[in-house]
Amino acid sequence: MSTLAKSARSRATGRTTLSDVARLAGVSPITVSRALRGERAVEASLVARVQAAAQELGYVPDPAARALASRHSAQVVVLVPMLSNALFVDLLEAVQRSLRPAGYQMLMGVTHYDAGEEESLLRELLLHRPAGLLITGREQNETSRKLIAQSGVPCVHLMEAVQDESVYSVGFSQADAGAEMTRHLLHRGRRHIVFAAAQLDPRTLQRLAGWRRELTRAGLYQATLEWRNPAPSSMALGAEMFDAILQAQPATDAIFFCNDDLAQGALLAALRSGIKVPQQVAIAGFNDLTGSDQMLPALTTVRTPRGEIGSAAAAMLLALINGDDVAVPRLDLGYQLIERSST
Amino acid sequence: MSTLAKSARSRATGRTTLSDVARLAGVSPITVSRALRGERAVEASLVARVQAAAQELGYVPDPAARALASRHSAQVVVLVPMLSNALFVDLLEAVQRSLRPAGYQMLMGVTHYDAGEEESLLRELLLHRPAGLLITGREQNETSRKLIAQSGVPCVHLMEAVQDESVYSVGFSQADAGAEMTRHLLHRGRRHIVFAAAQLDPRTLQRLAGWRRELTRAGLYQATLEWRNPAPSSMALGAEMFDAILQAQPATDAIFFCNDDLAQGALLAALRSGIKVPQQVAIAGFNDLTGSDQMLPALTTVRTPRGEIGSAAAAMLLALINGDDVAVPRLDLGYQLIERSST
DNA sequence: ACGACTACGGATAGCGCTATCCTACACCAT
DNA sequence: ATGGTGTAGGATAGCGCTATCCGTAGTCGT
Repeated sequence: MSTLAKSARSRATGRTTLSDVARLAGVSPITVSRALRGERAVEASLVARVQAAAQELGYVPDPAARALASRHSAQVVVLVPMLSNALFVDLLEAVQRSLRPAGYQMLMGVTHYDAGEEESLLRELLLHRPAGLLITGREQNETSRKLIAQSGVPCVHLMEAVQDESVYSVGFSQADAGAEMTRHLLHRGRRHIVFAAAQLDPRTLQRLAGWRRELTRAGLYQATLEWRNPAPSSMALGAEMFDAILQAQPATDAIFFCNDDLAQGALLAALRSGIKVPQQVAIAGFNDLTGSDQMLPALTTVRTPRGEIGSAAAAMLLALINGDDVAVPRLDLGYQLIERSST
Repeated sequence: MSTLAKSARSRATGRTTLSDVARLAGVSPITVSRALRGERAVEASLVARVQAAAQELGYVPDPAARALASRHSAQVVVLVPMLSNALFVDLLEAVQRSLRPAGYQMLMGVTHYDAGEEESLLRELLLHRPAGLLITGREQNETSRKLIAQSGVPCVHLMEAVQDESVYSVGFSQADAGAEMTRHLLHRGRRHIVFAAAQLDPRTLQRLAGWRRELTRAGLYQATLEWRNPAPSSMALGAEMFDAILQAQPATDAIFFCNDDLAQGALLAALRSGIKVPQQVAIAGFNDLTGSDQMLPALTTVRTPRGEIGSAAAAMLLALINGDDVAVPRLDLGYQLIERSST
């Protein structure tokens, strides 16, 4: 096919191609490609001419062709456990906000806290030859880990400070945060501190471990203080657990809920049944979700820097993609105890 | 390059290609392509042989190559205004759940209620040659509309029953829903009914229009009853607006908030200042978000079928993509008044 | 002065698929 | 027989880019 015919074709499909730009700029297509990507050295005057031509024609590269030729797309796979938890939505928002200006799209996958589903999502999404992987939590099975390793795609884990030094991660110590809240409750003179958990994902269990560590140290730990419920956390469940706990163990003087939505539900349940918080029982939550400061009484909680974690993880991933050195594979962004009136 | 060398190549890159399958099945690559896609007629015995070969080699087609050759990817662009509103997250979840089993990925874009940002997202995401478009709301400018039309990509609008018959939509009448809640408040004997709105997106304004229609009909409308705040809605803002409204207009006996998070914040503000709900002032919300049934008193609201809307819109889009006839371009899924104790 | 090296533009050959055209053959009606 | 029609497999030619190799000039060290 002649060059002229080719040009007609690309005009017909409504898409401007590299060759169109090349023709207008009077250079070869490969030079346009290099000039536009900043790849290799191209003489400054040529770069300017190419850019002008691209501008004039409104040229935008085709992602599919790019992905096929270069074996890498401009998409980043982001895996989260669940969308009904505001925590992960905040994370997504932050990630999205960092990735887009850098020219990357987000390919979202929801694992529903299920290792099998995570594996099938990975299998499916890795086909898109993503530039990078952002994964919340590490509940994967061995196969998932292998899939990631074999793919060679850079990967950053979120929300945990992963011990393994060969893994990039941005987060904080869930266990330390759980311990700190527990110390706070002990400081307030509480002696019968229940830990109420739902969902039971690894991060929740780490918080629980932190709580147990502190209670054990204080000589106050008993197995009966652990209330675990595998159901997804929600305000309704929090209310239910609150009632159940107080009925079963009336001596309880503090409940540390593994998530704010549970704690918010508990505060409302307390209001309904006229139980004084914090006088009779202190209530604490985790994550400082929207509305926790509005509750009556306002909820004591741990603020987790999820926005910052999302941004930092995206930045770290972009660095890995660009082949830049990432000095610290594990970034600990800490957390903050927010003391409000519920304790 | 010889066929043999080619095979070695594809084995080297770790990716099984069509040709590998074709070789094993003893047919040409194009036959494999057709057999696997169910495109055109391929003899049953060949299909079986091809499928067996594909299975054995673990062949999965490359989306980038497919998109490049066929000019259509298996991605669906989904545009939502904002992630901090649980409404849209529920929508995303439902859409995702319908799209994935059909083999489509979601490409999410967040417009932040901004027509300009919507336009730039469309421009960017349409480059991926999506199979379809799902768009929440219709705040786009003329350019966006043209981009969609010119792209030729099937498009379904969500959350509104769009009047325009040339546009596919799944939703309900926001105005009718606003009117129904207003009638409910009138029935309850309320005479000074404030409408408190935030964000002021088109759907909020339609609810407001419904409220105004009913109040006007009842001869109770006054401009001072409209409280508009362009800030994003949140529990904190709801509390703030509640206090401001009651201070400015102490005779207010009902407030219809345009969203549940505002109403939840108002209920908590009422608790804090000891204002009796619904005795002194009734409070109503919209959307029936999580926790509204947990509030004290439980919140009267309008349940919007966002899950169903997401699923139905995805189904409609898939039909459009497949070229099936879509009998009704506008699907009205209705809404449900949920009467609880706050009114 | 000479090879070695770097800088930079271009030609070539795919990336892994599918659209399109072509051909072979069976089957039917006239 | 003749031709028309339908069915099904294959060859060919890209989709719109980039990786890779090549070649020409200019630059540098010894």
